Amino acid sequence: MSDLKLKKKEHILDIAAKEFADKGYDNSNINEIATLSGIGKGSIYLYFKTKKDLYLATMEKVVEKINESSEEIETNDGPLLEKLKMVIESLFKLEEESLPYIILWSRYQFQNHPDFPDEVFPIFEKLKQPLCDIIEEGVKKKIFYTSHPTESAYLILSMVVLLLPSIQPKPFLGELNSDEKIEYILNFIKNGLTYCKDQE
Amino acid sequence: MSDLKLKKKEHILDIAAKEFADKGYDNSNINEIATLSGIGKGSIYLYFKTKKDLYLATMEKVVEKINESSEEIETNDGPLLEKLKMVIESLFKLEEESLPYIILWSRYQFQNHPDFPDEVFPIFEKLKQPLCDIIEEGVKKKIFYTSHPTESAYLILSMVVLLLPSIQPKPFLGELNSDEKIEYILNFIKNGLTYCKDQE
Amino acid sequence: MSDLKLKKKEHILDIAAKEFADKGYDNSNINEIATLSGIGKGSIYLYFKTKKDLYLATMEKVVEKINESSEEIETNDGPLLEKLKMVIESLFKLEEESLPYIILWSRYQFQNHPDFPDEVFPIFEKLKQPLCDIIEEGVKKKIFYTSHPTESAYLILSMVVLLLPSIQPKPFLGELNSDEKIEYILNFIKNGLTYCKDQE
Amino acid sequence: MSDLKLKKKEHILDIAAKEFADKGYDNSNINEIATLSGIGKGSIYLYFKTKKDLYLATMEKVVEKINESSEEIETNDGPLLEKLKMVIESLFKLEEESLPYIILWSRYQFQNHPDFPDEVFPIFEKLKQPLCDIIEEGVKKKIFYTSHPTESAYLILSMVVLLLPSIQPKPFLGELNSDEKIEYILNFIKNGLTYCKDQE
DNA sequence: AATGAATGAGGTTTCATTCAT
DNA sequence: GATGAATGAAACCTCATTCAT
Repeated sequence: MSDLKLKKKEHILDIAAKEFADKGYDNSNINEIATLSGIGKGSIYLYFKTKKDLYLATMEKVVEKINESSEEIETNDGPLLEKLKMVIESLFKLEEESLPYIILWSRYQFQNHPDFPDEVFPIFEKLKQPLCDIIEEGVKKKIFYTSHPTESAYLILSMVVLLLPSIQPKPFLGELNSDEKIEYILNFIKNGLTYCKDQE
Repeated sequence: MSDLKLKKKEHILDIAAKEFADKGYDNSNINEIATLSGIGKGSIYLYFKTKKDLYLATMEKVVEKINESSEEIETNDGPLLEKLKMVIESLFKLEEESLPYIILWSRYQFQNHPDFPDEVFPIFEKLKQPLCDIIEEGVKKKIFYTSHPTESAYLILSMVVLLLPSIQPKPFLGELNSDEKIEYILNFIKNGLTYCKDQE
Repeated sequence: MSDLKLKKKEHILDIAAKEFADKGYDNSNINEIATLSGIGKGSIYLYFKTKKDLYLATMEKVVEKINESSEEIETNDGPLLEKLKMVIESLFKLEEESLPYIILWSRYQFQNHPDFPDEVFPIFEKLKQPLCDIIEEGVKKKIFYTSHPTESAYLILSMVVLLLPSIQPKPFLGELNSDEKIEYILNFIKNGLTYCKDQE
Repeated sequence: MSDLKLKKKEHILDIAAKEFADKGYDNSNINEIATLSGIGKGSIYLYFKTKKDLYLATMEKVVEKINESSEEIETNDGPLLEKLKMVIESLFKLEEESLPYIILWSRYQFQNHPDFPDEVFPIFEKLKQPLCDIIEEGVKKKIFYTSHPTESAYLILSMVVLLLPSIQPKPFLGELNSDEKIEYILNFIKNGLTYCKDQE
């Protein structure tokens, strides 16, 4: 595929991601995606065989984007809490740049019945989970304490996602800025995971 | 509306809730809901003006169910950690009895763009959040420590929901039984919220 | 299925048969078939799952119609040439009553690549071929002579079909009326099949 | 048009004929014809104004091919039955060399509603019918007897076409080789057309 | 000259909703 | 009251044709 074609494909993907993130798969409309992409209805099909294919391609890109943003963390060798902070920050940063993709991801994470699970699950198996590694390492090094590191990592991830500004449409959450949120999450985690005896 | 009619309406709602929970709004089919309800397709419209109306009615029932299950907790006067445990247990219990409703609720909680937000948000404003009260009380009594009680309550709620057996289709979580999960969540919360000084 | 529904289904089939016979499968239009049937586009799908299904149903009816028309012949016990005449006459008669069906049949017979061969071949296996029986009997009784009775039957059938008034749109054929044609075919067959030694 | 261009045009025609013969007009695809022809999709339109034009051009070539193959017969002066045999043989031979064209021709002959009849009928008016001449001559010379020479010629032609190996997809016909078929047809014709009095 | 990316008309099919029975 | 046959808007997708390069 030529460079130009690849660029257009990416452009369509970005538009489609936004549509899917906004309205979900069923309520998104190929015709509208085409129009918003600045191309004709039929042209979508030059790049993606079906609407479902287009959707799955956006899902691939979700994984790609998130994996990219965790790359830096893996190679870093600082203290664990620092790495933890980087994970959270990278997600907040990613949100600013690639909102639709992170929305799609959160939908996948927290929607018990994703569209096309048979095709989507394998895609998400390639998703890197740096949090797991960090927490497992922390447990080994006796910096963290948790009887179920994987579950803890999943919960922490959820927390972060739930506090991403765009993911909380509920009137229910207070107005903290990003830094305050990151601080808050880190504190919650630190307490939740670190050794701590005296209670109530 | 006669008693019989009310009963039928509730029956339809239960069937519809299951369909909506299984397949989502768009992929649910009025005809199928009618058939499963044991009535004719046209008869649905004697009880609900449109499919959307039916959907909103199930959402109302979601709130109703969850509020019912928290009623007991509010009137209880035991220690706060006990009440916390009750909240979690009541959700696990509700899941067993009213799975579709709790699935619908979790979808609403974690899907940033619910179907018909304009109508759905007001419905969920009536949702009681006993967790908030408990945590706020705990903070006042200096049993819990958190700078943002509302956020904390929301996060804890999320944790619980995310660990409900039917809500986690991901292969990613370990195999804990309900009691172990409740225990685990409580520990995480206790650590995350209670006074705790020495770290790393 | 209720009686009324069956009647409507037959009505749609008749309209569809005419369309398919006139334009072929691809150029026929569900919307138009519906309109001509006096019903809405979507209503076709109450009776037939897909356009292909509708087509196959017309093919079934083709076989049905032709088999009906040969029933009388099978039970008849007259002389073989009389039976031969009946076969031909029944086809000419069928043409008057059920033109589209006989056109569809001729399309199938002489179109080497029918639409949906995998489904259509089995349907036509149920087609009765009284000609074969008649000719085979004639060969046994030494009334007819042919080294290949099946091929001969097929050829005779083809002749008949090709001389059906509606099957010859070619300007190329002379203008004979039906009786003359039947007479002519019979003569051709008699000569072609019966014992005859002296030639050229 | 340059020589090279003419050659390419013929090449495209051959490919198109194969496609049209295999799949019919509607199911053939300009893009595929182009690819198989080794040229770009758009280039087809340098040679043929529309898909319909391409189709009509293949039909012209059908007539051309068949006329070519009958040329030899016309100029030959042997006995009539010899000429008759040549007609049949030439068709069997043509089939081996130009299968798609002969398939297209048989479709035209036996499909009462060809695509684009208004344009196709005039094309086929140029088709030479040596059989007609032969039979008319035979009738005059009292070698053949038939009250309707044109019809007879048409029927004989049909027989031949129906027995062409590639034209009979029906499981219904026995397995004769080409020579046996030719022999069989000739016998049928001889009997069907020659003087013969005593019957049944 | 040759290409193939782009287009959009047109076709099939689904399904919420209506309404005559 | 209860029904389900009927409807038609709306969505996906194909493919002949155009046209800028």
